[in-house]
Amino acid sequence: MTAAKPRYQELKDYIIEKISSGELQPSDRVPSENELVEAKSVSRMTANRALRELTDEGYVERVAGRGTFVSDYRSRSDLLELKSIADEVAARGGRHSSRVVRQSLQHARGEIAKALHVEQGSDVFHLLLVHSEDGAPIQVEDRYVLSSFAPGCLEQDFDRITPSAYLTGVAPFQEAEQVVRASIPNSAIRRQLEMNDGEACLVVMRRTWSDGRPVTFARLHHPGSRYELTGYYTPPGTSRTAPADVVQLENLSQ
Amino acid sequence: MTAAKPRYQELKDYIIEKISSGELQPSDRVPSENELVEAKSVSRMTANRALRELTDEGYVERVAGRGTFVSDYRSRSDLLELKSIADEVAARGGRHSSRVVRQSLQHARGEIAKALHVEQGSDVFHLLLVHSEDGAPIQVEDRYVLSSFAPGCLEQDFDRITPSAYLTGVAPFQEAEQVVRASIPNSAIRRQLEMNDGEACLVVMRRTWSDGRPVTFARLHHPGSRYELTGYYTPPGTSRTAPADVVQLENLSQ
DNA sequence: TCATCCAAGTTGTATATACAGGCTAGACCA
DNA sequence: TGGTCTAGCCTGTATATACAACTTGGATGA
Repeated sequence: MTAAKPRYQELKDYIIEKISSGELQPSDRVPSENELVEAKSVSRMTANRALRELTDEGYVERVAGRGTFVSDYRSRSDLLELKSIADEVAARGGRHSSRVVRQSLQHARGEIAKALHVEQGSDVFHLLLVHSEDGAPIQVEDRYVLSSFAPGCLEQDFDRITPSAYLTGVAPFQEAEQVVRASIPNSAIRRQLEMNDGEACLVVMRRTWSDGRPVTFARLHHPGSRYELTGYYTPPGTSRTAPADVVQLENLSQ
Repeated sequence: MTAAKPRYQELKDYIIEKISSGELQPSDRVPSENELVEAKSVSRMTANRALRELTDEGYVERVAGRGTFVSDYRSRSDLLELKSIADEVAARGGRHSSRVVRQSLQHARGEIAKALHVEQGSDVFHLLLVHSEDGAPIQVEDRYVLSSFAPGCLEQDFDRITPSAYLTGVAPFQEAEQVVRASIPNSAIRRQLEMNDGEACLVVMRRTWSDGRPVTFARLHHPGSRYELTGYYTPPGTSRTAPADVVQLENLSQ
């Protein structure tokens, strides 16, 4: 059952566990190679490989002569990173707030049941929230959650913690699909987002997997005039250095 | 000047060169670790590291007992991969066609000059194309190209080869920024895309860098009802196995 | 002829060792 | 006091060696 893990992988898991449990905070010092050699009875090359791969994967940063340190989560991947809307707003220096419109148990209808791989009519949690930045609504989050995945979903205070943050806490997600499209939203969403007539809406549909099954599905509606998705891409094998001067492309939209 | 490269990096460059020059085609066999040991006078561990990193970066695939093989480019990254619209259409089994609306040299106005890092009024190429899938317009490509980057831009027949494919041939791009937003397009674009009133438009603004400078900037307009961007995400350190059953999320849009 | 087995080549991992170079705290000296 | 220097720790790389597991083709035998 338990596939024999390579020792470098055990070491990686050991460090990742310390990071994701919060025992090691960003910029904290990670055990050095030699410390791992003593503590875990491995050779230095094995410890080196573990730490080197964690570096490639963005978990830690290494400085020759000083040591290895937990990297700041925010600096990881800017590309389609599935960060919560709250972090996104905070990163811009804005003030995030959210309002819960609906938080209920309901029967999964056709499309939702299909997306979550449950029988028609099964119980799923339904969350509907409006997120705002400095008071202006910026996202309507229409989310369905597998009830068996997060049984405490109805008791959560989602004014305080975003569903995304809560769900990530229940279990780390492993895979996500995302579809982005533009549409003209219906009047309910239009009203929630305080949108003008003739304004378009950027819709992100996101389904998240954990432990091999889909656990949550969300439609995220954003007002076209106040929201955009940014991405940054480098082909495999090239350095990840961002261009020194990144012009704000937003100014270029017509 | 020439920073002393690590030997594993020299090996990687050596293999990458063989791949990008076409000497090694997808699914071709790459020299084994032991062959590299002999040919390049390195230790097997060094050859192993080079090939292992090329695996992580998607260049090659390795099978214990068989060997190392150049991986098929198309299987690399499905996430925000900057594939050309023609490939995208072809992958769906559709028939791609395009019509050149404008192909001219013109003076860079404010925003364009800023995006391409050139003086106001400098000459840049301007391309305007309409791409169609099975006869239905699916993208308006409004592109500006640094004239010094691709001097032959006006002579190209862009009905035959897409600007994206042509430019990639001139020099491989190295970095790209991309901003996605929803908007209601102006009437000209509306007409080109044969869009209904009240239909939204997904706009991708993409700036591509080569050799440290921006070389082309494009606005790609897509009709909201006929186009979507898909993405797939796995956090660092987890396997890249796609969920076995990927429901078409498109059906879920409202 | 057909099935089986095995040797050789390949990748995957692990270890011990070595040297180079970066960084820092504390010793040392003027 | 203030500057300099160095010992010690750290990462980065490179090598030689070893064993395990997988794959394939050819030898072997029924």
